[in-house]
Amino acid sequence: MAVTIYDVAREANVSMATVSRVVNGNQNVKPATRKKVLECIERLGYRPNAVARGLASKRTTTVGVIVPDISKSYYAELSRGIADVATMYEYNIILSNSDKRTSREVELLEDHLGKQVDGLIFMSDSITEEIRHEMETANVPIVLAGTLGSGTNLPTVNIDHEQAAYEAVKKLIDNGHKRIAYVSGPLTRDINRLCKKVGYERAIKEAGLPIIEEYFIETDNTYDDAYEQWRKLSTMKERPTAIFAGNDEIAVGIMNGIRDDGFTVPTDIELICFQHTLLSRAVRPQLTAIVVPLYDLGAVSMRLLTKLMNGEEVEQMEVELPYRIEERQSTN
Amino acid sequence: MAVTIYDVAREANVSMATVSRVVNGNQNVKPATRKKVLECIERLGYRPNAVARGLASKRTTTVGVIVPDISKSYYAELSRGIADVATMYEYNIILSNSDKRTSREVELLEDHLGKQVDGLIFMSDSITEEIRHEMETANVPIVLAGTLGSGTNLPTVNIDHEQAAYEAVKKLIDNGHKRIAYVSGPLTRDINRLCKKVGYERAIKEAGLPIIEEYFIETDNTYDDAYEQWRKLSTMKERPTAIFAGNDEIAVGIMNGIRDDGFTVPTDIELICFQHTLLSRAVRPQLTAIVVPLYDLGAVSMRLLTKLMNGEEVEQMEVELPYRIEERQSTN
DNA sequence: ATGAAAGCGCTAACAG
DNA sequence: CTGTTAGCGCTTTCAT
Repeated sequence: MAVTIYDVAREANVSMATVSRVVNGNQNVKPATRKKVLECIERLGYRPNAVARGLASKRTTTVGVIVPDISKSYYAELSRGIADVATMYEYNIILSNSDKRTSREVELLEDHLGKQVDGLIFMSDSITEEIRHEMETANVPIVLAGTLGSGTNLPTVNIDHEQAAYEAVKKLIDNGHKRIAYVSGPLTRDINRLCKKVGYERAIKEAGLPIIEEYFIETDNTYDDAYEQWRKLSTMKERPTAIFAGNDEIAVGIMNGIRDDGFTVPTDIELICFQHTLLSRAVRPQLTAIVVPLYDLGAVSMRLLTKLMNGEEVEQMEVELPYRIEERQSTN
Repeated sequence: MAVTIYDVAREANVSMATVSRVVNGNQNVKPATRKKVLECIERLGYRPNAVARGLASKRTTTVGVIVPDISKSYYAELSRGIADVATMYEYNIILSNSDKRTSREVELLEDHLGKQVDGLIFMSDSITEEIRHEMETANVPIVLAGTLGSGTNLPTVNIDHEQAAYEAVKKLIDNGHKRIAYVSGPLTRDINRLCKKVGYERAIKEAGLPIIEEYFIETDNTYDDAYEQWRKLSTMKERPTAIFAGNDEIAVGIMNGIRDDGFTVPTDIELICFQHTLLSRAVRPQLTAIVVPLYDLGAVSMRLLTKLMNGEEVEQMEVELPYRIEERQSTN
């Protein structure tokens, strides 16, 4: 049996209340008493039981993080931001992978809530009706990190993907391109359908260029699929001269396809993408990219959550972080 | 106030013991009663409080995972393996980053233990005396994942890095190379000092070649540093003709250095490395690499932990997973 | 098959 | 400044 607060109290000849006070840093303890108690704690190797504490205080100092897939560098980076701020505010994190399956997301929400997390950070492609409903039953704050709230009025931290996509494509247009393809991730994802694609089309239209259906390519977001999909573009009579890619993994797949066909980037084809990983900088030529502040997205989300958990007034429930476009070697 | 087991009991006209039984799937409940209880649970929206349950049962169905840095794809991949098996056995995961700082590791161990995790998976560079001591105070099983036990007799899941390094270098030797450099991560890490370097030297010696001090380059394990360090190699009169890199991020840094200097891989210089990320396959030429089964390392660790937590007899406390060398384009 | 009752280890009034 | 006393919500004997 582990040593309990009661053992310490007995050993130190004080009540458990006093022990509790010194453990919790309550000032109402005579220094001498504190010292005595601390000694006993040390001697007995007492380690407060957070579960009992959680039950008694109704705070677990634990927050849930539901993420599509932690093995994806995008979410891993974001999670690190969350974790660092969590540590700063003395919260632990329960981390679960949803694979973006709604049924799993619901399960996890239920699960985390059952574990009495003090708050929750949620990441996904989109908030389905079911999820939204589930979230309403929660009695703790939930913030969406890098995730579209779409209609929910949930607190959110994100960047303006639509505008970022617009600017990226605009840049290609300014470089004189007329035939610009967009190689996207799955359109089932709100972020691709509602943001990146819309930004792309806005830039194209604004420049008075036609929206060409064939210039839109959907991939499953993997390097390998992107590499394959390049075929579609390469065999067109009116081959695009510039490509906007949904992320750098796609961009690298495309770029390798381009080069394996004997073309050169950026001479023959210019390339720009969203940067989610080291890939953008590690490949040659390095990719001109929209740098997404993943770590900050996580950190700010967690910071927002701490405020919400503390019942602090929060002015901005929808935080929009800045991004920047870093010009490298895949554009002129 | 949330609805409790007592509310359900009252509503269903049974005792809380009975409600507890149906919630926990105990068979000693008349089907009719079970049905009635289930209805009330549904109607009231009852959600069992895992904290109270944990306190009463002394099992939290939560395991701790202490990882150096989740944003590193190496650990992210491993963690995903852990998480999937954890889900399978209905455990949640508390995930914390240690940045490999011993003081932080001790803190986290203490912290997780306080949260009453049922078990712990630990990853780091090496187990210091302090950590080992801390681990001894734990009353739950701890397994080391992808981490050298070095003398502790803790359960461990890993690959034979020494042998893998040996085979990689051997391959270079078989390809006729006499001047083979080893570009390593920090030697402060057991895995580099005690495994990879030793394997490298074993292969060199076995081939009757001299161990040349200059051919050993230490980096901080980042792409950027590796890129810089290439200078040291490039300016040597007896420039190496083959390089063994501690991981693919290093390898890519080196490779880009090589190419920016106008040399060609593998024609001028052959390259082989440990594969930790997608990088190996995404760069051109693709890197010949020792494929480390990161996901499996995590999955098997967690599986082992479940056995330990169940008090099952475990025959092998030190599991060694197979690896393979995948020949790609950076070697002939 | 079901209920009563005693904790699990701690916090949080409330007294003094 | 310190002690007493209720719980927190659930599991778990032990009876019945």
